[in-house]
Amino acid sequence: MEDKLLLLRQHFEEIVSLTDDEWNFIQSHFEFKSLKKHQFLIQVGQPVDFEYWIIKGLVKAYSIDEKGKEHILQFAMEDYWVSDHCAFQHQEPGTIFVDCLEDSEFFCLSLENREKICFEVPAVANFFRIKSNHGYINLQQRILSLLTMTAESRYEYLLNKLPKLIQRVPKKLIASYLGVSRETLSRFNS
Amino acid sequence: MEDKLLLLRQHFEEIVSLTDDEWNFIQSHFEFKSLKKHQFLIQVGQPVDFEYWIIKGLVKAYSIDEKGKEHILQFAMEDYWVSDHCAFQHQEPGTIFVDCLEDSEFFCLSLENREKICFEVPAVANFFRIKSNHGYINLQQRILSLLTMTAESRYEYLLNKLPKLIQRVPKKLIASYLGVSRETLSRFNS
DNA sequence: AGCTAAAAGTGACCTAAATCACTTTTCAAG
DNA sequence: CTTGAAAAGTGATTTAGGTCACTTTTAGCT
Repeated sequence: MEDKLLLLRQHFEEIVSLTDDEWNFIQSHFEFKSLKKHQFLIQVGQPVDFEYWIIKGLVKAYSIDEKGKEHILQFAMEDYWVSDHCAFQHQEPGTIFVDCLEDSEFFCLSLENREKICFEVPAVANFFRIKSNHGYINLQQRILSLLTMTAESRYEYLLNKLPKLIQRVPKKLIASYLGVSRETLSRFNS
Repeated sequence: MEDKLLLLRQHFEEIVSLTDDEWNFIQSHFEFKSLKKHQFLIQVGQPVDFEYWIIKGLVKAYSIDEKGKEHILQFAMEDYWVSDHCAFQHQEPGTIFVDCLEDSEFFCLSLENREKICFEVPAVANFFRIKSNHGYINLQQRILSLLTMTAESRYEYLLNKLPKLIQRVPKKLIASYLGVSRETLSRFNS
């Protein structure tokens, strides 16, 4: 477990510096969790008690529409944060599903603990501020890609941006992430 | 100007509490700017020196594709923040345009000043952290709406969510925001 | 190795929305 | 009040991508 916590510390210290005391205080606010492939981290209608930092593994966050079709909001792997941020923030029942595409391990942070360490250790507030800002920028780019690009060029773009991801994820899920049918995606590329 | 700064202080204090000393320090890091309708706040290729908090007015943030078509990333009005966050964060030339749909006034915050007040006054770090998190959640919902909803239901959704905005903005810009052609939008609703 | 199920590919057909061309309406500026 | 430009509406046509149905390939699992 020490080695895993060290990874998390390194993740924080890529953005902000921490003293050992600060780190000891911070790490005591995380819980460990481990799930097998196909198990759920978050489910629609269930409480969303945590934000999760992924130690290892791969998950998909998605919603299911009236027709039962799955729409992928996010893939998240090692070193990523994932949650149903909306439900988590407002402490409401989950609005999306998050499940494991591979066996995965997480450090879990509750809302109460997050606010506690943010107001106790300013560096943590700055860490999440900067992280959140990066996330915002990424989502803006995804929106622009949905507005401006054809399905095919969104696929090419993703192939360039996250080649590793594509190898770990079935193409039908990539299709769903891109907002395109599996059949159409299969006719691209070549 | 005092009254305008008071509005900004209220905007901060909706999220975090500030002492008068803290506020005086914070406010000294903002600049005032005023633009007429049709003037640019940010242009592609130009430096993006600031993030802007809108005192009054309305702007659109958009990119232009190879065919000269405009794609609207965001509308922003009173009490909103706007910038080319990506270019601003990395201090690179602008990647989008932002221009005024109405005469507008702004408080401008440079990257250097933002980081200064964030690391000097922890409440500010928490303010931006929480704001940024809200922004992230909004963008996630917009992505989900682009993935799961038809153009028509996105329009209805927007009509409900921001009825005020629709009255201030030509429908062809709403169409561009929704990722639909102006002609198609015109055939909805009725 | 053999078997099942999921994933991927492919053809035929369909449809939502884009595009193009033109008309009508609205609005701001002299 | 008039006028020119921008915005909005509308019909005809095209097209990107969806859907359906089926086959082939790949990957887990006893």
